[in-house]
Amino acid sequence: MPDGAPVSAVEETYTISQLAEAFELTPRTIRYYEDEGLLTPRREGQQRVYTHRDWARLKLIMRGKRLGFTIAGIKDFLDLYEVGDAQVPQMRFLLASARDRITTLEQQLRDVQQTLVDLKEIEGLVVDHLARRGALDA
Amino acid sequence: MPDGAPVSAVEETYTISQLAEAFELTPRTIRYYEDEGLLTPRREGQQRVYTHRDWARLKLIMRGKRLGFTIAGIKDFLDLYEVGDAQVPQMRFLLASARDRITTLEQQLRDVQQTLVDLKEIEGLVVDHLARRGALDA
DNA sequence: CTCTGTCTTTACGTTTACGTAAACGTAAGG
DNA sequence: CCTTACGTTTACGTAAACGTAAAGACAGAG
Repeated sequence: MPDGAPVSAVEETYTISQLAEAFELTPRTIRYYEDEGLLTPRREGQQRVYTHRDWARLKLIMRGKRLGFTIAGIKDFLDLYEVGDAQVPQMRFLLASARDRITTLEQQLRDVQQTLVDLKEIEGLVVDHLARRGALDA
Repeated sequence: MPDGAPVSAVEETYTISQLAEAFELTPRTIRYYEDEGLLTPRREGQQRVYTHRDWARLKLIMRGKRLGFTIAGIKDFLDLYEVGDAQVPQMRFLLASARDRITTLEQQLRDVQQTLVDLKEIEGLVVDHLARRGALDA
């Protein structure tokens, strides 16, 4: 179960169901991500062959999903990681996208922190309330 | 534009379109939230009358949406804020819900922070790249 | 060769979170 | 009284993100 870079010289590959199991997705979902342009596995015959690069992309996809991004939003986001071979106008665009995304993430950071404060206060209240009734066991 | 507690003794109220404009939603959306049990305005004739309590709930709803929660998830979340009049079994349940939510929020916090690190690094790379080409203006 | 397992494509179904249109009630203004 | 503005309900429409058959390709085991 590789989580980082590949170890051997022979490029390690995965089938669709291996990826599916590793990320707790269905093959259907992974094909859907391909339809939406998030993944572009090469083919061997008609079968899809995934590499560690797809593995890394899927990790980013899952993170994006946990953050509530849409699939289209995640696609734009993935493009930011592929900035190496871009021309200047494209780079300007990517820069603007990255900065927009940073702005919303900073808002989201504040939201998460405030919600955590709220919930922990509520947790304290409830624990306290249950304690006063001697009902804090189990 | 009240943002905190009401000032006068006479309970300040709002129409549906006032709320809609304040939160940049449509009346349709606000009625939908009512259908889903997130809001329960009182009626005057057949018209809905909203108070500062609904205002506060809407603020929580919007925050939940920015965090990518589903409407059902936000409903459960709102219930946590109404913990005052609960019985012991219900309290146990709410406590468990709160703790679950805290767990996922802490994951989300890590995700946001990591993504911000990534994006700021990308931003740096792009800025650098544009600078080397003397293409950093405008 | 047949069976089994895993892959493939095609395509219709489903849920969520609203949008949109139709048709009507009601109070205020001219 | 008529219009305008804002509210109401009912109900069908829609985009996103998959789920779920259906039907076939293909490799290896027996």
